[in-house]
Amino acid sequence: MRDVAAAAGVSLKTVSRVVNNEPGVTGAVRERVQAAAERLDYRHNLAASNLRRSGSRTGVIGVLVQDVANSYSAGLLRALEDAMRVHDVMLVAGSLDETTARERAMVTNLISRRVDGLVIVPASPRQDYLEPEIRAGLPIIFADRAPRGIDTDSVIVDNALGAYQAVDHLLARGHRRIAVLTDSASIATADERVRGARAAFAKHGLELPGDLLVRGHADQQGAAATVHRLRELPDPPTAIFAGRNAISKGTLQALAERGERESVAVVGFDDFPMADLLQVTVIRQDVAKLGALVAARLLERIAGDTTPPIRIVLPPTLIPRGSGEIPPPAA
Amino acid sequence: MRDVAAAAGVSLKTVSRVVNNEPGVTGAVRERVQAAAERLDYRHNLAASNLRRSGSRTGVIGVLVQDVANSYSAGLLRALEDAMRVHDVMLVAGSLDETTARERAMVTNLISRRVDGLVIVPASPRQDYLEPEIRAGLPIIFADRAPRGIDTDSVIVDNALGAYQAVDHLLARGHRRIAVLTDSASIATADERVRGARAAFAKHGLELPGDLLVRGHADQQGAAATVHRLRELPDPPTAIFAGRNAISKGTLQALAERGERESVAVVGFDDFPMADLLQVTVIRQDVAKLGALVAARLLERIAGDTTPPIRIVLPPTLIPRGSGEIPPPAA
DNA sequence: TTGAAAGCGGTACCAT
DNA sequence: ATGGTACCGCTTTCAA
Repeated sequence: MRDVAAAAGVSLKTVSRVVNNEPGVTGAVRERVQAAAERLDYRHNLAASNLRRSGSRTGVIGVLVQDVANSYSAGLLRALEDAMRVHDVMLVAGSLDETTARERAMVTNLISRRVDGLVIVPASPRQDYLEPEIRAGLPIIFADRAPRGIDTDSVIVDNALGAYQAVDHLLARGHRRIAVLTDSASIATADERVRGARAAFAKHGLELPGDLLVRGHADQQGAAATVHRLRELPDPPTAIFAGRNAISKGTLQALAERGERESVAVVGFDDFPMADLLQVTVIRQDVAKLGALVAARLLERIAGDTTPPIRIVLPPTLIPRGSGEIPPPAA
Repeated sequence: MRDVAAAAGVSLKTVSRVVNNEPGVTGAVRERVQAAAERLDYRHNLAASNLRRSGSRTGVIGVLVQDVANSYSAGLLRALEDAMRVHDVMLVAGSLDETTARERAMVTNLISRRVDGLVIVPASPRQDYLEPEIRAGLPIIFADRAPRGIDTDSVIVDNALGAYQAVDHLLARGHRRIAVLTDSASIATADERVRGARAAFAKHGLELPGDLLVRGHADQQGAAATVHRLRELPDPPTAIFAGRNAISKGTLQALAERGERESVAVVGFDDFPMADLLQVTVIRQDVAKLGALVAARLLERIAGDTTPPIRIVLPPTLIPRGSGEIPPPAA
């Protein structure tokens, strides 16, 4: 910038004015500066610029999701991007893979980068470590999962309700041997889904069969293995509630391998690509809406809103597509 | 930082040493400084830090893809993230949606943020506007699509070969009325795929039926509409080569609606989630490998490598899953 | 309308 | 082992 000033024969400040499109510069001078900048391949340095600027914003927010390659996370990312773009805010994204350490590390990193805000789909059991940041006024919104140990804005999905809907849907069609497959019990969301499933059984005066509740599925392969095992039981499940994206896929894979796609009912939590073509009944969370709400709240916070934290809970929807409407085999 | 220094009763420089884990500080002093930093909720400012640092790196790279919500883009993003994480580099990601303007805007923005490097899946027809940056030594790697009007590192997929494989696969099974559906002709990749398709016909001494080559599909719905239209022709296609992810989906959707999933052959370019369960034959690009190669090259460049640009071309693979092996109806 | 000087949060260099 | 001071690239404040 100094070079540009010298080349244009003006002061530093004038160049700064031109670069930032500030008033107070004659047309002629402005053009001379722009020409010099062009000639010297000058590139404005935003970091330095923000350093001195008063209520400076970096124009970047941090977004920590489970896995950017997962369709749900990717959809959330995209919704956030679209909402933030109109405000000229970019996203730095990170995949947590359900690891607490990574969440902590990335949050620390993002904070040292002075992001304008944080969107977190938490992987850690508690987030009280964020207390100082909140107090310092850093806008943080939790998405998809509620924060623990701290009071912050959050936009989440009613997991228990979704699971309730799914299992109730199956019970209403006569199923009793319903398997419930979820991910690691350390993930709060999984617990809520189990709770919802139990509630559905309770409503019908029944209980979730203990041998059919299997937790701790890390990936598609694990879920597939479980389905194979359960279907070999003397009294196998006639329906399966898959508590997550990847688990649904593993379930379908296993059933396809066994040639049981048409005979075993399946309802999955989370919609996923091609689920419609595969005729899979799912509990859909409206990611676009979730993202939009998160972005809106974040923008308000960034704009200076200091009202008490808000919790928004979105109801999921059951989308019947066939797999969840398969009746139990005639007794 | 000044406050921390005051609180700990040491100089600024000493605090700096402690924060950066530099040697030359006694254990006692170090602890005193850390305690003060903790107490004051001190947060290191990376932007300011990098300002003075010599060969400073920001630890951020920009990644511009088509659409972060698209499984292919998301997979690339994830592969890059994994490779860069071990070097403590974060990703700021953006979706271009095939718009030239957005590409330019985001590149400009990222440069003013002084990213350490750029990974671009170009949406613009030419990228010579990047010439000054390249000259200035900014590492830029093109992924998936070759750069135009500029000589830079690139890791791309052999699109013509993939299309050739797909169409040859169908021709070998007796199909002659093969529809070729691609996206906008302004996208170089699409052209190459058409070229590959023509080459396959040529090999068999045939020509691609002009009425069955349909370009310009923007999304799944458009592709579905085209399939419906083509199948209503007096001499409809017996096989379809879908030139992209979304087009494959639209094709499957339309065929499913028509109850023709079992009778019309389909080969798609790009693998996609659940394609295996849907038994769709595809031309697979190894995104993980692509991402790993891109990351490796980028890291070399960031480390100071100034050798001439490298072009890597990955061969895609045909994955037969059923849909591409459907024979034409007996004449 | 334009410029000079101070300072943002930190690091480099050289003393002490 | 620690501190002083210049300085990174730019904006702010205030004077010209």
